[in-house]
Amino acid sequence: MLILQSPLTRKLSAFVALSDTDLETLARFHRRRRSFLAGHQMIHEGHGTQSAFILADGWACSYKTLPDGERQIVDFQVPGDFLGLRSVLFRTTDHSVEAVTRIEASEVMTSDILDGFANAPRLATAVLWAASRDEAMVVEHLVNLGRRSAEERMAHFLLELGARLQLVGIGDKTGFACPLTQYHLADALGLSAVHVNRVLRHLREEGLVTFQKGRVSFDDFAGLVALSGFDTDYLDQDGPLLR
Amino acid sequence: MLILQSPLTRKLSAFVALSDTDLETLARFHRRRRSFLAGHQMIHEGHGTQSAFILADGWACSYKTLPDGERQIVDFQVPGDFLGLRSVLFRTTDHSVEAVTRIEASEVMTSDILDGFANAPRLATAVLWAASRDEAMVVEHLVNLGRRSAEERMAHFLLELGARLQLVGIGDKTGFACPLTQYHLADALGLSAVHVNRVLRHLREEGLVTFQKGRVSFDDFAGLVALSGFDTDYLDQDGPLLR
DNA sequence: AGGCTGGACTGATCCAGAGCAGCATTTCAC
DNA sequence: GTGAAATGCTGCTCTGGATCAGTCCAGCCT
Repeated sequence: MLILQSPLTRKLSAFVALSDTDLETLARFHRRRRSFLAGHQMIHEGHGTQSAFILADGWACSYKTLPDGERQIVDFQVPGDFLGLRSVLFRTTDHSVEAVTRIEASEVMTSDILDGFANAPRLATAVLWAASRDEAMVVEHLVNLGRRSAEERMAHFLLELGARLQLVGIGDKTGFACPLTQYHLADALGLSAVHVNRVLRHLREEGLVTFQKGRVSFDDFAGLVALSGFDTDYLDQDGPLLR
Repeated sequence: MLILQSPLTRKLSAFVALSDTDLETLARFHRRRRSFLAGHQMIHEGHGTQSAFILADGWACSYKTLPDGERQIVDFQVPGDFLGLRSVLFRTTDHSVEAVTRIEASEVMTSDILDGFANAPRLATAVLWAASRDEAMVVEHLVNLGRRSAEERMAHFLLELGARLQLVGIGDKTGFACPLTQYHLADALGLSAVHVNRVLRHLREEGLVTFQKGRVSFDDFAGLVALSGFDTDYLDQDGPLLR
């Protein structure tokens, strides 16, 4: 065992059996450790970057800003997730990333990634798989915004977060610690903060979920799944076919 | 000149200078020509597939279906676009694809793609670039649903379609031929068909766009851009950095 | 020619969710 | 410890867009 298992290693290992070479290469991605204060804007929309980050601890969110100042959060990143992987391969980013809490992350340079992929092809497919999973999540968020009511949206969102966190060993069936404010939820779900509050209260009163004091508790997991039509298929896709 | 320039070639060439080898490999992708009737479901959510398609003529749409039967259209595909590229690399698809009109397409097998990428690396990056652009469009649709009003959404959507079609030589600044029904628009924009109709009428009365008889005419292009906050950045990103 | 179908269009009604304004509580800076 | 921000919570009003329940028109088929 080279290093203490990182959340990313844990996540990838759940889907692809990584060889020792893969694990060593992955460990090399974790050399430059950096930390950021809560609220720090890590990636700027429209700017070019030469590095991506692997989130080790803390939460971030990626979002786009509209001319009128409003923002739409596209996704949250939790430990084990990549930040700005796509912006490394392309010259400019189409979205920004901001630290929600204080963050510990590993900075990975473009060259590290390309070299790493060259000598650890299995790792490359694993990372591609993770990227594809992120994309599937964005599509699911699109469906969420387009076709579900505020309560269904919220339920679906919390269940998805729960499933993602469980994979990296944070939280379990009963719930998880969650540093998001109701403003974050509003920006992600396309609702007003006031309405988020009401929806949360209603779900709590119905005995479905409780989101208070930085903790989400699933009071009636099956009920939530039924309400939101949550289906983990898009999260649990089989690993890549690519040899 | 090997073959008549396909829409895909045209699109990729606008961003990456393709070599003769690239062009030959690309031409080999076009060997199996197939056609489908309007309304045919080409890719089924949850099923595995061993082939993708390159759209040569006609329109398609990719969508997800909810338990209650409603659907959310994620994106439309126009000539030059790939269908199901991701489902080739991964075992199952998370969405379905349906032909909107009668379609002419080239079927590409997984092996063709992988072999092709191996001996034409520049082509590989070009295709990756196209895939990344598709992803950026999905993100933009997310913002559209989450933060824009019905009219802004419609304006933004029509402008995006116009820009995409222009790139493959269909339509120009003044407008384009569009086979979509108002039901398609409703399913894509998260609105009811009735409301789509009202929004279109209003935009027409304001002298902004006219969508009638299968044709979209931009009556006041600048006005539409201003209304929707349309910014082509996410469509015009520079080509890939990957060598 | 008559009947049928699919899409465009309209008006009336209803409700989910926005916006605003105000208050309570916690957290933090100094 | 005290004032100032954040953050959470609530009641009220108002509106954007959904839903229902149709009409109208242009191809189709037979």
